[in-house]
Amino acid sequence: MARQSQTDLAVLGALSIEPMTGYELRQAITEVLGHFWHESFGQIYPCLANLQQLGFVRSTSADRSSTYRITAAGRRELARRLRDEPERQQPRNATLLRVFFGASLDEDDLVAILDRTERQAREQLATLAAAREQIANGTHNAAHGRYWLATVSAGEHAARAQLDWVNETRTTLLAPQLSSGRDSP
Amino acid sequence: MARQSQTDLAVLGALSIEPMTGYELRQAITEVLGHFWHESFGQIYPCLANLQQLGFVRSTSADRSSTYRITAAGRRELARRLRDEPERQQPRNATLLRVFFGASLDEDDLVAILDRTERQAREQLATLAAAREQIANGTHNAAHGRYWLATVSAGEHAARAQLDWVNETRTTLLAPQLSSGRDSP
DNA sequence: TGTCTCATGTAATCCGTTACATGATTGG
DNA sequence: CCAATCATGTAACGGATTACATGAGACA
Repeated sequence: MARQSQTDLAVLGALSIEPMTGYELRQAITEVLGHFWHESFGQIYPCLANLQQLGFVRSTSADRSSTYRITAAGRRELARRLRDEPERQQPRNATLLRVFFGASLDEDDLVAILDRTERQAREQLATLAAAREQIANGTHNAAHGRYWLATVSAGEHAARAQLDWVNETRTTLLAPQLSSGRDSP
Repeated sequence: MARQSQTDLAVLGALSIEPMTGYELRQAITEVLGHFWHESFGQIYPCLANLQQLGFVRSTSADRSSTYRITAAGRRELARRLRDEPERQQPRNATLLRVFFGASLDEDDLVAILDRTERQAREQLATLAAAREQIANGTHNAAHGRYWLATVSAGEHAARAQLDWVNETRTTLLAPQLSSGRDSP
């Protein structure tokens, strides 16, 4: 049973908000959905061609660029696809894989892994704070802002959970560090 | 630049704890790493053949099954691979994708998405509680248990963050439900 | 003039799952 | 005897990334 791609869903959804070219579509997905979704050109262009053939989008060409807009059938399809339950993707957390085999690591390396995780979570929180602000000042907000903010909030909850975990894990896994001599009286 | 597969890492790591057949390897990864990792047979057998050719594992055959054990070179390779930073995988959260386009959904469908998320998080917490107990009673614990528990804890933090998010999102996104008549005095 | 961004697309390749094929052993 | 589990592997397929090819316009 072929696992259906969710690319169509992302593309139809984006076009349901605003008509775009393939290039702008990629940009929009990267910038706006970036904290929880990703598409590459190699997916987007074939997907657009396919959706057009199915009658879910229509394109109008202006000087060497094609703008795609969603059709009525496309909106119906979008609603249908949004409703059905995605099969859950197999988890693959490379960081936890490393922690799991921590007995084969020096403590330095474990420290590096935890520091890295903390840094990434903090960066994520900064990105999401910026996203919040953009949504507050943006244009599509009447209808969409509340939903977009909900996704931002999900990211924030996850990032804070990571920070909590890092702090907890530093105390449970790292032996209390002896001071290196310099800073104790 | 080919993104290197982390399958080798998972396989070498598992074999560093205990020699196993390919079949047992799959089982161990599913049962023990299941909450943050996954491998299928289609990956494991070719991977084992490859690791053997590189001299990182050795196999001994007994009646129609081959037991693989890690070599000294394999342990060095494992330590090396554990150290280098994994490039972070592109996020793809199908649930958030649906929430993001929530304006195209009926409230019922949104409720279903949130309920589903809550249920999955609770199931995850139950699974992890069982894992905790298994680790407490297991055999490999002197050296490994603390690390394994750290990965379990990461899962718990993440699952609780999801529950928090669901609760928050129910109040921010769902209009206050009028009582259906039955339960108000 | 050269570099950056806009813009479109294809081909090669990799990663991973699923399905298929095979067969022994165990337990009801 | 039949079903389930143990056990090994391969082939087909699908999904996604990366690299490649191309070219116009902006701007420094």
